[in-house]
Amino acid sequence: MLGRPRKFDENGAREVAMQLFWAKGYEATSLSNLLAAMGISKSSFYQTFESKHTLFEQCLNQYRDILVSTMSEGLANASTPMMFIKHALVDVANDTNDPLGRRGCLMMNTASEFSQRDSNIARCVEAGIQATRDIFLQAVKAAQADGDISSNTRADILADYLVTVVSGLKSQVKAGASRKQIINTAEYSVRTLQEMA
Amino acid sequence: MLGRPRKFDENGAREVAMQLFWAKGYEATSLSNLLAAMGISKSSFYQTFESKHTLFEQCLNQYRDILVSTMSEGLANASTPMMFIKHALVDVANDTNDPLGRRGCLMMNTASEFSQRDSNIARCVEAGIQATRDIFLQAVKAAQADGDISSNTRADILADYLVTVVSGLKSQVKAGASRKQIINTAEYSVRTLQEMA
DNA sequence: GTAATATAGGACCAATTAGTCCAATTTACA
DNA sequence: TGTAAATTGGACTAATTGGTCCTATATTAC
Repeated sequence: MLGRPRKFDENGAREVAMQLFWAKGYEATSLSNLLAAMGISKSSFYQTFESKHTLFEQCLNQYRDILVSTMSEGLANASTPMMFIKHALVDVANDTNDPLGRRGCLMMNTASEFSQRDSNIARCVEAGIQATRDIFLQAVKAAQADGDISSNTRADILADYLVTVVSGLKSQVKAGASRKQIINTAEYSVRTLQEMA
Repeated sequence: MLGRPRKFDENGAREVAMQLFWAKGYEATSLSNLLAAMGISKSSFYQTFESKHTLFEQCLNQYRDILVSTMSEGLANASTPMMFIKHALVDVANDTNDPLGRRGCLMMNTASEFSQRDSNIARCVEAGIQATRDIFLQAVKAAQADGDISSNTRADILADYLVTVVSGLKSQVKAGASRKQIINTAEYSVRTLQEMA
């Protein structure tokens, strides 16, 4: 190992950047915002992260990895797969009280902001959604095996349905819905899964 | 009437601007983009519309008005309220083939882009969502009266559910979902309304 | 000590942004 | 014909953007 070692924590700095991008979006997060929040100089920034765009892609990947592992653990640790699904929907209501603001989901925000203009980003977003869909798919299949969800509807359709409802709920949070509205909608969606023949 | 009359059609120009904002978002739509698309000079622009931000608010209101009246007519002309609801969801699948791109919904896009930073815009978005929610509410109540939807769940909860599903579907379109996925999810959502006890 | 690297800071750049202002011209109506 | 208003086009601002480059300094391993 030659030369002076890096003083700041690269992953920590990336995490800070991710939080910023998440809260404000890509364009609205300026380089100066990033430098201030990350606490490094412009020189260090470009030496370490190459460009704003590159850093953003890394943040997006990191967000996806955290999301996927959080969901996987949630499923693994849940009392039942059905309870995991229920929490995945109902817990969105907590986003209404997030002290960091109503940030939605970084992947969906990104899809909205510029997945149409950047095919790299688009692929990244699609991969992320696919990953969460797969976890829901596992959960649905397990819940069907448990008899908590009817097997009359194909599991993959229900997985897409769950992805859609969650992203709808997150959208509604950003748009100003109340905590109670989110809970009601989430609980109703869960009931549909449980009670559909 | 004094002086030279306006040559371009103000409403037409606003409509063009709205389409641009819808496709690209507020920040990503530059003044030069607007001038080129609207076919007027910078001078005329500022004389007529005051500022980019003012124009955007007008576009947002116009979008809401069109959306609301389109939905109202759709409900009025539908064979049954239930069929209106079904179309409102399933027809989102057509957005996957929109030659103008996967634009989502201008109001939800705006909520995502900067309703958190601009309280004026936030109010505008909330009013728009409220208006569409009200139409769904009417439709649900009517469908409940028809017996197409069970009355065991409060109509306002179902209305919020529909708003959530539609915005989720629009999000998924922007994120790259296939036409078939959207149709499946939409049809499943409709089935839940029909078959829930 | 020296090589190698990281650091901060600042100068600098080219491009773009929204917006203002002015001058010249055009079009209407009275 | 004169007046009021709309038109274009261009000059111009002040600010910001992401990004490059250079210098000086600090920190490590060998």
